[in-house]
Order: sequence, then C-alpha cells, then structure tokens
Amino acid sequence: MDMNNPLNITKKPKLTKKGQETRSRIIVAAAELMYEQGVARTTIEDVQHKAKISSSQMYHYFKEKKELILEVISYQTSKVIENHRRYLSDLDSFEALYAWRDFIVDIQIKRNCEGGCPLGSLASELVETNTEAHQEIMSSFFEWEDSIRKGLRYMLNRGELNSNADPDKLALALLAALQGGLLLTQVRRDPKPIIIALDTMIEHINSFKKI
Amino acid sequence: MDMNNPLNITKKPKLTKKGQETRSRIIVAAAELMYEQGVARTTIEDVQHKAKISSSQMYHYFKEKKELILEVISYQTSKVIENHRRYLSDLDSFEALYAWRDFIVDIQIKRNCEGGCPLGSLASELVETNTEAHQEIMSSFFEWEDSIRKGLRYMLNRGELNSNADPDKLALALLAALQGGLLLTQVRRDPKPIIIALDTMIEHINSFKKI
DNA sequence: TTTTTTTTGGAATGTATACTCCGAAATTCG
DNA sequence: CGAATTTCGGAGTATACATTCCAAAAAAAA
Repeated sequence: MDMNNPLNITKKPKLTKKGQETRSRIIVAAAELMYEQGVARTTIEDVQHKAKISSSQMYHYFKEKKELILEVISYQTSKVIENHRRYLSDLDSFEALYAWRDFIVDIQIKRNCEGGCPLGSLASELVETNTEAHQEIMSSFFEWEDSIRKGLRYMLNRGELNSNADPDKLALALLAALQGGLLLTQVRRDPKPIIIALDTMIEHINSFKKI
Repeated sequence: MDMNNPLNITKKPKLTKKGQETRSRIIVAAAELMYEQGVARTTIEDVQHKAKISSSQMYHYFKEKKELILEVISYQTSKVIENHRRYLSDLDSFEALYAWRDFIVDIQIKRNCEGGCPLGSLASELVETNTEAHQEIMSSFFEWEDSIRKGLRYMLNRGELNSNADPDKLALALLAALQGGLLLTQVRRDPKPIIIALDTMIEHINSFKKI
C-alpha cells in the first residue's frame, strides 16, 4: 500500500487536500459500516452520519452508491494485502508460517470473532448481483492467493520444503481454509474453527518438510 | 392482559392441505430468490411474483419478512443435511470420501459455479444483523459438522484410519475447506478451488490411513 | 483584490418496499 | 344445507432510501 495515498485516490485530480480528506473519510466510514452490517443494509444516510458530511458532499465525491462500493472494495483489498504481505513476503520457516497464523487468529480474537473476512463478506454479498464489484473482488483474491503462493515458493527455494510440495495447490487450499475458517469462526463466535483450519493445513504442508 | 392467553401466544390458524401447499410454495420461491440474489435484495414482491400469490397470502402465512427468512434457513438446512447424509452416513472407505467430494463438485459444475453454499451465503449475510437467524444458522453448521464427524468416526471404527486421526479436528477442518472452497469457486466461477480444497484435506486425512 | 473553482448545507423529490386492510371466494365442518 | 373458517385479490399506507437541486461558504487561482 502506498502510504502517501493509502486510499488509492487517483480518479479526481481536481480534489484539493481538504477534498481528499473528506473523500477518504467517506470511504473509511463506508468500509466500516459495510463490514459491520453488510453493503445492502448500509444506507447512504448511515455513511453521511458516520463521516459527518451532508448528502451534497456524498454525491460530490461519488456518482452513486455503486461507485462508493467499488472504492470500499479497493480500500479493504489494500489493507488485507498489505497486512498479510508483511508475513508472507518473508516465509522462511515453519515458525514464520505459524506467525502468520497467529496474526490472523489474533485479529479474530480481538474483535470477538465478529465480522469475518473483510473481503470474504464483500465477496459473498456482491458476487452474484454486482458485476463490477465481482471483477474487483476476483482480482483481489487472485492477488491474495498469489502472495501466499510466493511465500510458499520462497520456503521451497529456501530448502524448507521438498519437491513434492506444490505451491500452487497449497496456496489455493490455504486461502480456502482461511476463508472457511473465518466464516465458521464468525458464525460460532469462537476462534477454534480458524485455528484448526489453518493448523490442519500447515500440518499438511509440514508433511512436505525437507528432513 | 388477556387472561385466556396470559403468555400472549398468538394462535396459529389451522392450515388446510391447500394452505400448506401455498405456504411451501412461498418458502421454496423465497429460498431460490434469496440464494440467487441475497436476502436483502429479495423483496416480498419478488417472492409474491415467483410464488404466484398476493400480498394478503404472504402475510396470512408469515407474520413478517423475518419469519420467512427463518423458514428459508430451515428449508435450506434440511436440504443440505439430507443430501450430504446420503454420503456421510456410509463413509467406509476413501472411495466413499471421494464420492462425497464428487457430489459437491458436480453440483457446482452443474450450476456454473454460481451461488456458492446455500447455508454459507445465508450465514455471511445474516450473522451480524439478525440474531434469530444467527442462532438457526449456527445450529445448522453444528449439525453439518457433526454429520461429517460421525462419518469420519465410522471410518476410524472400520479400521480405515489409525488412532492418530482426530475426527473432531478433521471434521471442522473439512467443513472449513468446503466453505472456503465454495466461496472461491463462486468468486472465480471455476470448480478448481473447491476441488483443490477438498482434495488437499482428503490427502491430509490419507496420511492417517492404516496400512 | 477579483475571479474561478471547489466544498459544503440542507431541503426536496421520486421511487421502492414492507406491511395493512377490507371484503369476497373457496373450503371445511357440524 | 348452512355456518364457520380458511384462503385469496388487490388496493392502500407509511416510511425508508437513493438521488437531485439550489445556493452559499471556503479555498484556490489569476
């Protein structure tokens, strides 16, 4: 994530600094609300109230709700990718893999297992009804999967895994376990599913450990 | 307070056979629409049109939309549990495990990887905003997990797995892989994620195979 | 400073949607 | 059969929600 432009604002070059701040505030407020209560249940009025803006501001910065949704997807993608990249770009050992696991689990515990995955919940709600959102979300997941794959390839190249390990398959299986584990943890309000889902996959990866 | 009805239990009008049919038709129509486009985006009018009923019928059989949602959850739960029970109640071999896998994958292929899991999508949309629905969905997932666990225990008792296999953990990990795999398959419109997620978990279970 | 552009406040509008109401047709029951 | 109950048609209501509009304040540009 570009820290000089954390909300990925590139569309409207005629925004002043103040305008950019307002726009960012809207996106952050919308992202939080949509994460907590879903996209459909988040009204423009909700966002206005949370971001402390009027409706003229809302429609000054975004053409329509759909456009705001796309920005929220982009914002959540950046956050997730950046947070995970810290762990995945340096997967040099099984300890590092477990550190990644701990990072994910700790987030869930901190938020009382509420909310699930910021991208997974957007995916589930938007994939079938919003074509543009679907495309964005699909790209986000490909990017996420790719960063996991690269981490595993790095472990392989470091000699931590033997040649039977297939980083392509393992990355996809890990991401699936992560998504399913987060959903079940959210439903049960219990960290156990995400812990067991990830641990089981890591244990499986361990079977490819070079001795 | 009405002393003939101190607990304020509203008496349900008796349903004739015709009434039951109409009620069922409403639930099925609602379930399909909510599966295709989500709960929030499915209007009562949509359901009325699909079930070919008037609004007086809608509110004759259901007090409010929330009540209909609960019936939809119950309906989808029954369908999923029954369909999977066919495979899980007789898990006597790895072939049977792969038959279950094929059953799940074939459904996705047939529907062009659209829709995801009927319970998973309801879960993601309702868990944070509808307490009663949340409870029902949690029960559904526990029941589903339990039936997977029983299947694995059966394999264990049959002597297919060694004593290192933990059916509790494996069942939860399998369900997580299933849910995550279905979500990714839905997002990518590609059966690959669900295939790899399940195959990887089954391969892991295979490491507990009794020789 | 003057002019132009951007940002903001807030009322107004139109439509979508959950839910109600009344009476009539159909069905069940005694 | 006749009375009671259930089922149904469809117009009507109230409100929530996305979006628009006008004009003024604030900021930037000239």
